[in-house]
Amino acid sequence: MSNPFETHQAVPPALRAPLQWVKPPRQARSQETLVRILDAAESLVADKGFEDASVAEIVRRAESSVGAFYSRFGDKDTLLHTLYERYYEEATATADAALDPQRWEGAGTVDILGAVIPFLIQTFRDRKGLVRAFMVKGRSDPSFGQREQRLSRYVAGKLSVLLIDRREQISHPDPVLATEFGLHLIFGSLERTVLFDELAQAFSHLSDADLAREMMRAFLGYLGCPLPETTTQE
Amino acid sequence: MSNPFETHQAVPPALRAPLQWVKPPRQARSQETLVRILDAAESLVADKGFEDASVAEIVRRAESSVGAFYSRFGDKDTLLHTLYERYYEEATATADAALDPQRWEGAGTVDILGAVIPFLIQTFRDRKGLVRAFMVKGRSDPSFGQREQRLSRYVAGKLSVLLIDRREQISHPDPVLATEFGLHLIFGSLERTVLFDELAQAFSHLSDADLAREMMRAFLGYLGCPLPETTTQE
DNA sequence: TGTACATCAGTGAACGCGCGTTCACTGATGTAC
DNA sequence: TGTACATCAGTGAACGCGCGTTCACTGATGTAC
Repeated sequence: MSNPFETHQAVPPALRAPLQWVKPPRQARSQETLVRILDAAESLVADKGFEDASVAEIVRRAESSVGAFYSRFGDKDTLLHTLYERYYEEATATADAALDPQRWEGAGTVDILGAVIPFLIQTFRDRKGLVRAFMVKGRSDPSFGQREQRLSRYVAGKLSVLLIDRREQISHPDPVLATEFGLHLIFGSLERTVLFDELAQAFSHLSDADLAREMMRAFLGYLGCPLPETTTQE
Repeated sequence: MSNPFETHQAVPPALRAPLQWVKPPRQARSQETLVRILDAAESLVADKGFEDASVAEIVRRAESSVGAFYSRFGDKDTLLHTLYERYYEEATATADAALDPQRWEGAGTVDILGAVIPFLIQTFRDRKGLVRAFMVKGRSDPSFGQREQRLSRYVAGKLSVLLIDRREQISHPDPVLATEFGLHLIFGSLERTVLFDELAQAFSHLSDADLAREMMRAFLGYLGCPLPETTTQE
């Protein structure tokens, strides 16, 4: 235990592999700073949008400094990319678990949508500020926009698989197209309704449950599935 | 003709009313400057977005000057509001003509949508840059966002009237809600697809005609109208 | 018709604010002998 | 164990760029007498 080299030699090579754990104290401290900055940035960006969240204010909230910021991120845009990557990892992991085909064995289209659509609405609401910031940025900066589309495509892709497995319930002549386009309608609606409150006045009487019901009705109607009352198969 | 006062006195009061025509030369010249600035701004904003179109570049293209600009508009934001108002007037006039109930007497839901949806797609494509600029601004500036929603609400309102007149073709239990929410889906799709190319890769094989057909199928499917082949009533 | 004056429309250099970014410096932690 | 040195992590005042906005000024057009 006195000679670190001997200790290292005694450990099998495979267990030594992740080099970043060899010097934990330092790395951990700077890692913590990074996380603090990301957390502060995320809440500030969610509150005020990306443009209105200045670097100075972010590092103040993170109890860090501009210098520390720029030693981690080359520029301010990189911050938003990093926030997006972090969000993307969370979201895809959630989608992987929630949309695993095994999980839905024996379930019908209606069961799946009945669970997934309310969950999407809830998620968009919960992360509204952040997702809105990603979208605003994506719509003025094409390179960010492209990256940003990865997520909805990923989720839509996972969901497509489930629905295509049940294509015998779909009467639309092109089930693959119908599934993709139908999801595009749903995401468009989520963006307008939840993210940008564009129906706040017109649809103020609609609860999230009502919204989910209408989205589902639209989706099923377009696919040509029978509606809930006559479809649930359990 | 020599004494301007006598000339004025001879003209009946009603015809003298619009005071702005009493001094045409001057007014006309400054009006032309204003129009030149608006036109230059519109094309530049459509090309580069509002933020990236600097006042200096706009007045250069308009062969005017910053001073002239600020004698017309209090600040840069007022320019975008003015562009929006101009666009709004054009669009509502078009909608008034195109969606006049008399024009569609005897026509079915399918006829109306079959004409309106392709027209909306075409319009969004033609004015893509400008409309995109309005939306980007509206999504970071709430006060602009509110004004901006007026237009889609206006068009949706006009179209709703036509569809509600044909409610016997709608099997959705709440035809008013269905009409509004269905149009919301259509506009969401137009924004995503046409304005922001968010399906450029995924749906690149879809022509505008295909897009229109799927939008229509979704809309009719949701309302619970019979699909085209069996519905056209002429 | 001519002269003097007033107002309108427009000009563009200069200003200044906000905010991203840099950089000379400090303190803490690790390494060599 | 102690001393000297190297590197890592962080600090924050100062810089500078871009762009919206101002303002002292010019020229053109209209009005008075």
